[in-house]
Amino acid sequence: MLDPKLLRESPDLVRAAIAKKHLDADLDNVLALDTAWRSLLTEVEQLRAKQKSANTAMAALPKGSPEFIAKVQEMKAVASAVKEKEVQLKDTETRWHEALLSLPNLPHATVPEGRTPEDNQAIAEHGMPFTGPASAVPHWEIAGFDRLFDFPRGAKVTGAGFPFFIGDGARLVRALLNFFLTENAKAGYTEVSPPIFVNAASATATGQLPDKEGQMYETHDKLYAVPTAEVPLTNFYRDEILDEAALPVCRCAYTPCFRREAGSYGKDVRGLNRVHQFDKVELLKWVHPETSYDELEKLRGDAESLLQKLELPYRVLLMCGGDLGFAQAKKYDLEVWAAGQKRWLEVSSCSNFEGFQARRAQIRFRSSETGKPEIVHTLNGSGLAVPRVLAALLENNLQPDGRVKLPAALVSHFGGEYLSFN
RNA sequence: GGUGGGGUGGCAGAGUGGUCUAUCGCGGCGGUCUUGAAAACCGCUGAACCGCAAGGUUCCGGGGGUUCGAAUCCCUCCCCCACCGCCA
Repeated sequence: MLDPKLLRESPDLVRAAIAKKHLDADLDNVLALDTAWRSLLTEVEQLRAKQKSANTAMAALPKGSPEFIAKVQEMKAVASAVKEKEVQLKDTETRWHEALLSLPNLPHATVPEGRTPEDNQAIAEHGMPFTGPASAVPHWEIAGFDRLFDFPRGAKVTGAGFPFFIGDGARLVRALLNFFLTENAKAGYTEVSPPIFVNAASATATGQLPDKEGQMYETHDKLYAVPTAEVPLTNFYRDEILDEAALPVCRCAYTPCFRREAGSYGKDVRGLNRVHQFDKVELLKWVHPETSYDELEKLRGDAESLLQKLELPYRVLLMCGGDLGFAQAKKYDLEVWAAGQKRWLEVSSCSNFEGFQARRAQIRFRSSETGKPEIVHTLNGSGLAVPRVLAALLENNLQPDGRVKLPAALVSHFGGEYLSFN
């Protein structure tokens, strides 16, 4: 959510910023509702003040006296006026709030102009050009792939996009998660194991609701299976005021992630590229607003170091305004090179949300300067998503003997140097 | 799932229809005293919104209702605790 005061005082600035994201936003509607709300609020408050002073006077009068009875009669009109205005106020407030929730976050000044993914800026590359095995094939074409990654049986048991991981496949998933969590702990992130279902209030705070409920799995009890650990992690401090001295708070969490991915199709969804349930470790920070862009660079560095230790070639994209997403102010994507598919796969997305989520979630800190609560900034990034990292490892490291040689960093976690499809 | 007890400011805990502007205490901050500290004493100490300001209004788990007036009465939902049932 945007700061209503910013919107009220600098609507043109907000309008220009939203235009950079190439999103539609009915600012005039929000502003009109804001004005109407404030005027109704004043009316209601004046009527209430009248009630309160009458109340004080009546408390001093004898209960059945003529003066008392006259006062009751007089105040009946005020009471009904209050009731009527309060309904209007509440209604206007609800519509104003909904309209505010529909406004996207504003992009940071350093976000490049652009409309489509082609306009994103590749700002760094590592390990390229990659000279992998000449025989590299897409991972789903590797001999024996189905023995370790069983999609048909997953489809039978649950549905398309819910694969089984078997033997070395399952072991490698566990090794990767263990590697990610261990490295992130070394980098200063406290490990958390959160609930993997969240309520509507939590999904609203991080921006999944309203409007994006179709992308999540919803239970009979109106709980949502988490699309990312970002949701339960961020909501940990919902409606709380933190100690300024405690900032930044850095945490990481492994969860399975559930995405309905309605509308996806084509080559994107082959093999491990895009599934409905996948494992991911998420990095999350609550920071002082003054430091949030420095923290974004550190976050990106932490995610990058994981790829470097895995010896995977990758590039860093700075997302343009049009490809930024609803809630982000600035975002970097990390993409690994998959030598078999000869394409980039996104394995991490590192974003600064500034106060957008924190304002929805009412996560604040007490400023030592003013003594007043202020909104924190939140950042998060994957560190990392398992299936696509796995896909790249399979494609890039396949040996002539049909085994996959694992990077040194994984060997102790995996318990061996090679993954075998037999 | 069943029965019972609860949800009041950072904590604790009064208040059961009208100066509630929510008591008292603890904690915290400041001051007096002190070489310094402790103790004692004094003062201050929740959040949100509207307003240029003066000031005003709201918040006693959430929502709704009754009333001239609700922390207090009614309805409903949520959550917590205890015991029982079930159970990895």
